[in-house]
Amino acid sequence: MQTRQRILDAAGRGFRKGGFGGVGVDGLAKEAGVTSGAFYVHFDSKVAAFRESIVQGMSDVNRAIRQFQTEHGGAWWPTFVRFYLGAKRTCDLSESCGLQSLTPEVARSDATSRAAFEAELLKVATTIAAGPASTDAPSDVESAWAALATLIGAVTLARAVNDPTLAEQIAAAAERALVPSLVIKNKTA
Amino acid sequence: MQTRQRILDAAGRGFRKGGFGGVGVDGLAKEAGVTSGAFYVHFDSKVAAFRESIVQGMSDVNRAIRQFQTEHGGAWWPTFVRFYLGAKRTCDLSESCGLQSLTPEVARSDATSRAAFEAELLKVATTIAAGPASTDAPSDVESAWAALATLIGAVTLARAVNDPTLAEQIAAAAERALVPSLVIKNKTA
DNA sequence: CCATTAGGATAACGACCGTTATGTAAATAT
DNA sequence: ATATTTACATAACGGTCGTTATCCTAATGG
Repeated sequence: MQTRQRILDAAGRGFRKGGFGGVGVDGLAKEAGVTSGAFYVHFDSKVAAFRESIVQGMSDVNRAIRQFQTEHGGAWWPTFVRFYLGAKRTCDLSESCGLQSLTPEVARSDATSRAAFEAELLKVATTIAAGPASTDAPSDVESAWAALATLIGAVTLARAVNDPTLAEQIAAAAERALVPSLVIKNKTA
Repeated sequence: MQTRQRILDAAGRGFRKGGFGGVGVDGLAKEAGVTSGAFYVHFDSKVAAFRESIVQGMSDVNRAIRQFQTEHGGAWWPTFVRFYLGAKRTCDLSESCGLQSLTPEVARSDATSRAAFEAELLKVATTIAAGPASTDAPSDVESAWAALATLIGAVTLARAVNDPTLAEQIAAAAERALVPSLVIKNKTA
């Protein structure tokens, strides 16, 4: 029963790194330490595994955000933004945030996958909006959408450029836009 | 000599719609009305065509922005944002903005492709920052990065959800974040 | 008028694609 | 103890992958 989870984890990493078309069933199975025969014991097709990877990746995002909210309380938003635009931006693409690296693949996918993605995405936006009061944190779903867009757009841009310095400038610009209080602090200091 | 351009156009559409791994050389050639033999007359490899598609797509973005700046002057930014989050968000993925649909593929690609992308991306940010004064328009490269991130992130999210109403909510949230004057106007009205 | 070249079609290469069928060994159920 | 099911591996299916080699045709240059 843990074989299925190993395959799902391998699928999450593979789809993040190569996109849906950039990795095959054999490759995913090999990454999980099994063969393609075992893959089809647990998943009906490649797209079925892709859909499950989406749900898994998005619920991971949801869980991570909730953890920031409970661990950092009133400072959860600046802390989360800094983490997302820092460590989570520079880590290996296969371990990157599913909301950032899988969403473009969902846009290319079928309606069923998009529906599964949409349900999980709504939870993320709700979690952000319903989080504890925090400096500059989005307090409604509307502003959560804008903040999410800036977050994943910035990481995508930063990951696509070659110069690490430029990547950090992009991340810093997004951070100042998402946590304007930081800018004021720096100005008055 | 126009065959090469037809292949390049087909490559731009194919990579936008399917990603780098989602379309083959034969598919691109067929879309251009030729065979794979003709493809390799004009391009050394599939990745070479991908790199040229990136440059082409990004310079198209640059040209479009400059056109908005000269045609709409002091209103270029709200007009551009509305267009980008409206018509350019709902059009077919194969005709979508390269900055939105190709950037994630660049993040998965090699250093050479990222370098080519980076050079064109810098031009776009510079063009935005150096544009004519316009309501809420980014006036420096720093704020241009944040605005670009919000734009492409919002379109990516909106394209990945199934419900058109939700997609429009995401786009509207991004528009209000990028053109805050619109919100004030609606509030006072 | 002939030689050279360029653009493109056709066909083939081994490799991999997603998927299915079959084999098999262990676990479970009867 | 035997029958059934489960979880894999193995192998094969037709098809497509990116790329190269070969051939043909049309234009160009002498």
